[in-house]
Amino acid sequence: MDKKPYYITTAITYTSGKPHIGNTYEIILTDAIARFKRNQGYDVRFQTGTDEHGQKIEEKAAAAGVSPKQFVDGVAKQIRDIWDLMNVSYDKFIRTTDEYHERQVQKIFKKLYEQGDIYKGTYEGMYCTPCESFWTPSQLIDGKCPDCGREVKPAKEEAYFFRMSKYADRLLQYYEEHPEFITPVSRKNEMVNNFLKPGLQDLCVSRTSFKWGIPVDFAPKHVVYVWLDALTNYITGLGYDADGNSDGLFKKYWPADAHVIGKDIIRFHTIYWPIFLMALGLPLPKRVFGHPWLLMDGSKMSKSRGNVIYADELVKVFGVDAVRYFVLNDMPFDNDGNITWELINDRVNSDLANTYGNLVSRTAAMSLKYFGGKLCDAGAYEPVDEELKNMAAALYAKVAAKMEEFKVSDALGEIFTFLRRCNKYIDETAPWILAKDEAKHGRLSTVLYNLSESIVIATSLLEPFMPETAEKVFLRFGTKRRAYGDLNAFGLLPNGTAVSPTETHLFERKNYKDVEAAYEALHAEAAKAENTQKQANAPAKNGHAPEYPAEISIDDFAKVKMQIAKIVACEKVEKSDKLLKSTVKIGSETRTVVSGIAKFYTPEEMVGKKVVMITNLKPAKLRGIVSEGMILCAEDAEGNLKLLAPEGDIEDGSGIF
RNA sequence: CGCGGGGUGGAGCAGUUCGGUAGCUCGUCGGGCUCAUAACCCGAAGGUCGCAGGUUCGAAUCCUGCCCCCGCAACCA
Repeated sequence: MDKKPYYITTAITYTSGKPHIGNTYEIILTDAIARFKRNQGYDVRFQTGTDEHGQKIEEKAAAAGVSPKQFVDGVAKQIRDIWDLMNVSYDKFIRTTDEYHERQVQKIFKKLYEQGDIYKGTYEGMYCTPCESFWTPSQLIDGKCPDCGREVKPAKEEAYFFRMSKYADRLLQYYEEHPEFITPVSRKNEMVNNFLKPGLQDLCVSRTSFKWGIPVDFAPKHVVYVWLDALTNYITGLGYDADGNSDGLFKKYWPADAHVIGKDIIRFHTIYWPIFLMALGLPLPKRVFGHPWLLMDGSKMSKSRGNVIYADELVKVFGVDAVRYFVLNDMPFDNDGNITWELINDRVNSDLANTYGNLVSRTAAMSLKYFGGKLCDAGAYEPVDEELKNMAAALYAKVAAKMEEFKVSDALGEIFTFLRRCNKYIDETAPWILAKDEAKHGRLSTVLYNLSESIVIATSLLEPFMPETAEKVFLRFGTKRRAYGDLNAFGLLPNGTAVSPTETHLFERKNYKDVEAAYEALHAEAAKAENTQKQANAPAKNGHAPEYPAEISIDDFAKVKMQIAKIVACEKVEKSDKLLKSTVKIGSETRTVVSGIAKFYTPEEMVGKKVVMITNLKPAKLRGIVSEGMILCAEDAEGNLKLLAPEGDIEDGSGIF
């Protein structure tokens, strides 16, 4: 009998830096689903990889003083190492810098161009020759370049566009015919109302402003838009060929059964990607699941906030399966989840150590103590067994139903409800009392058999979530994972199966104080490593501390013109939460300055203050207002700002040296 | 009025589609048990479901207005 194919992917990870636990969640989630499907008998192909092109990477590489390729090679390895550490069972790891992928993207681009879906258009605007920049009419200041103030002239640059609008109706129809396409459904309306209903704009699918991308082969000045490049990984990874010579893999696995992605990129996967596929004449993926985010103590993880948690740090403290379990269990289906070291510790202690680990421990210990580890269903049944057996036999169906909807956390909940029932069964049957009465040994044996069988069933279902732990349990109970087709039967563990002794616990209970100490040590270590590394590569980047050249000459300093300015009027900039617009007097001159200090000063406080200002800074437009200078502030580590002011009273317009 | 998500016992969440005794896990307190990882089992306390109106026999759930938090966007010269 042929196995049914099942193709599942994660989004490919952008190689701009080391992924944190929030990024890692996606791959663990997808891995759990993929493993579950394999256990259900599907012929699963699980693809993940890295998205390695784009301007941001070009810039990061330049800042690090390496070539873009060297840069992405490093990060891609780092990402893959973390995936491997988390025990991810991907079948294919694709990189958008893979030669096959790049060639196919070029072919696809050409094909779409030749059939008229992509057309050459022009990007029109006002061009400032010295600055080499395009500006829209609304960006201009008095009709001149906002950067340098010089004359601009109308100019146009060629660019390639994709005719999105052509496919909008077909896409809407697909949504209607496939209500499960966008999961959770709550996100569908957002797409329809925000993008499809107002009318799709043609998408600019080439760039000339940077080089690090896949060149358009018939127009080498252009680089393929990163999303067109990235999205196609799902088919190039299967050996899709735009000329029709696709690999057997492609024929077998496309269309994908599921794309698991972050909720922020749903738009690309449910609008652009299906439309690209329609243009290529290919079937659309069956489901796009936009998962929520993992928040660090209620707020988004970010380096500058310093609240980032990495998977490898967590693994050092809790172990791989505990981390997998936590993220899978504590992530709601369509709301953001919360992670803190303390939450993980509580979860691991109560669910994994107490409920599951301890159940395994006490069951194995009694089997060894009373029967030398030999399991045997002696047939001494009592009514109390029924509930346990029925629950065990019904468990698979419940879990499978939840998994079908990707409600992984609910699936785990079902299993743990059953494990708690098992602990209760021990209290109900009180094996230690049965052990005292020679006549009750048949019953005792049956009770321990029932418990062991229950553990094997539950563990078989836990295997996709915690593969290493499951393996340990099977080993201890002298068996292997139960085939999912057999999970609705109770009592398949053969009599005579031997439980083996062990010194170690499945999961150790931990004191939060120890956890705290452990991660503080990790952070200290990481900070140290980062510092020494920074000193090693001279032009250090990264980090949020401002970067300064090692030293400058007095001439450099002389280029900066600073003066005392008096604030004569100040108001909040509309529709902005950070900006204040001040009118300042510098001697006889009056200027307008926009500053990002609204969080720290009210307009009333500002008026009358004398401050330090850079007066020869190139004007810039902020929120539509021209700012002619910069008011200096001091900033502490938390980002709080204080204005710089002269120590005593001094005439505005005074120079600063 | 830029877009979106959220506010439910001490903590983390479910319940809101299609109104009908407010639920789960953890924590706390009391009890039980001793096979087991200070574990496990039983019980209890603790919530006017952000606020104010409205619809209804009845609202966490529907309607209106408001407050607060968080993302995104914008933006930090």
